[in-house]
Amino acid sequence: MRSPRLRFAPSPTGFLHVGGARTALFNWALARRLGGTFVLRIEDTDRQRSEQVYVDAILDAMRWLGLNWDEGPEVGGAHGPYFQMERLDSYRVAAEALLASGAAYRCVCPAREDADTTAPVACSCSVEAVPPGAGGALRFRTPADGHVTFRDLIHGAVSFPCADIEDFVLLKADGVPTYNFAAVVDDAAMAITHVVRGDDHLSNTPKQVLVYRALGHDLPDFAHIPMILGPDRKRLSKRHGAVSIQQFREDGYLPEALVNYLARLGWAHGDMELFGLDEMVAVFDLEGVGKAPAVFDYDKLAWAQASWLKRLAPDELVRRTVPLMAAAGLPVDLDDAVRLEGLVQTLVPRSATLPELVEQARFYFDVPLAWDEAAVAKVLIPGVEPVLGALRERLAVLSAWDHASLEEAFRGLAQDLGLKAGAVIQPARVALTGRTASPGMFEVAALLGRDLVLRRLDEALGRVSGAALPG
RNA sequence: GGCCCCAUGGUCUAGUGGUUAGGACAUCGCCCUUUCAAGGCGGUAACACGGGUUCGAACCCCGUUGGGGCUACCA
Repeated sequence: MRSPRLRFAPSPTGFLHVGGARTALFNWALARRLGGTFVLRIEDTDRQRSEQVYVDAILDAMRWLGLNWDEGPEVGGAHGPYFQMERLDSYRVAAEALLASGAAYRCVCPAREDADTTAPVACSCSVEAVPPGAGGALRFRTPADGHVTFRDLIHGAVSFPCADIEDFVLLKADGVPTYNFAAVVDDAAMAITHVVRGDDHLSNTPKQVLVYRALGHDLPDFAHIPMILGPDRKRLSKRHGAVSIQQFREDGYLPEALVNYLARLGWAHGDMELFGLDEMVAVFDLEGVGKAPAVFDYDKLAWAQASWLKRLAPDELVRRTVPLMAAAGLPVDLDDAVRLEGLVQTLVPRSATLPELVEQARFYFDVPLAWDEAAVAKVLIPGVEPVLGALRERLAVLSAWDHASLEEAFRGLAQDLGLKAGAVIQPARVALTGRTASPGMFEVAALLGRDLVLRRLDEALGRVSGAALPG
């Protein structure tokens, strides 16, 4: 039994998108589950569109998601190199073998420009031998009839009539291999045992099976996973919204949330919804993978994000948030971990993303409040001046500055004034946070500290009297 | 057009011949409540259609319809 080896083979023609990320995730998870090896290979044979920046972006996105590879770029391995453009010799050797055995032939027909042609290619080169050295492309000689049948771990037996498979190109005229050829040569050379990839490759597989056979290699197990579609049931693309991992990262999503959501797109394990990478590895299998394409749902992704925000330990959340707060210009006191964890926890249930949490954390720091003028105009009216004034007096002499004492002070004042608690709390909320919506007032006041609370109340009082001035 | 794949609520799905068809997101309502969230509870909502097979079909077979993919010297 060969040891399990799986691979993710992206082409660096763009950023890593959610579809590719999910394919990578499934390959990674299965490799880990089976105790096998996860290989990362860069398929850069499209010289026109491949770019180094994309290679870097893909590696970066993979690492951010937590999908580490055992062999591949930057880590090396016994089956390298892991860039196809550095493996040209191996394709040439394989090509010569196919040419020698008659499984392939040279073709000097002009390359087709469009893909709309309805008729299969009719290449006369296949009958008239092209002299060696004449250049041109190398085509595979597909059997005229019969079927190519192979077993797919997700779809079962799949069969294609050879008559519908054209004599596809193996090597382009410039000597660079095409996808269907390079992938086979590499997967065989890298001893890949399970080829897990998108459904869009199912129709390419018979061609690859033909090449495997012509080369005398054993077939790997194939598993074609369903594609990810947009709400309009068309292939998911930029016009549907954010699709690159990089974009989600910039938008403040947690890698855990993205991975979790992607895992549940096309795969299920009973009724479980929340999975960490380690939890997924423990139970991942191809049997849980469905066959039908899945529509990407941004709402459910948001839910996964919220769930993970709550799932992460407070100190971990602080660790990830502090850099963002510092970048936002907030005076973060790293020594006061208790306070940071406390304020972060009040914000978590009210934030969809990390940047949003940071934005909301602003009032907790000793920086000018971002006043919601509409809130000020509506709540900080002349009538509340005596209320806030009285509140200031009580808080100034409050013996203990904690949640319970503060609650007692607020409620006691309301009662003494014959008001409902909200009549004291709401003005205080606007005074202390600048807005009408915030975490619980007693927690806010406790976290703010007496000094800041009194100063903010003074500032609010100033605003109230200012508003009371005629004109 | 040809070939291939697919088909459970709006969305992601569980289900593998006998279930009141389960869960999650979204949605609606109620509760909680100092605001906003979060949370708790409850509701609406699905087996695409038509034939078979079977004592019995969401599950098996055929067809129809619908959707997706491939059909490049892209991957």
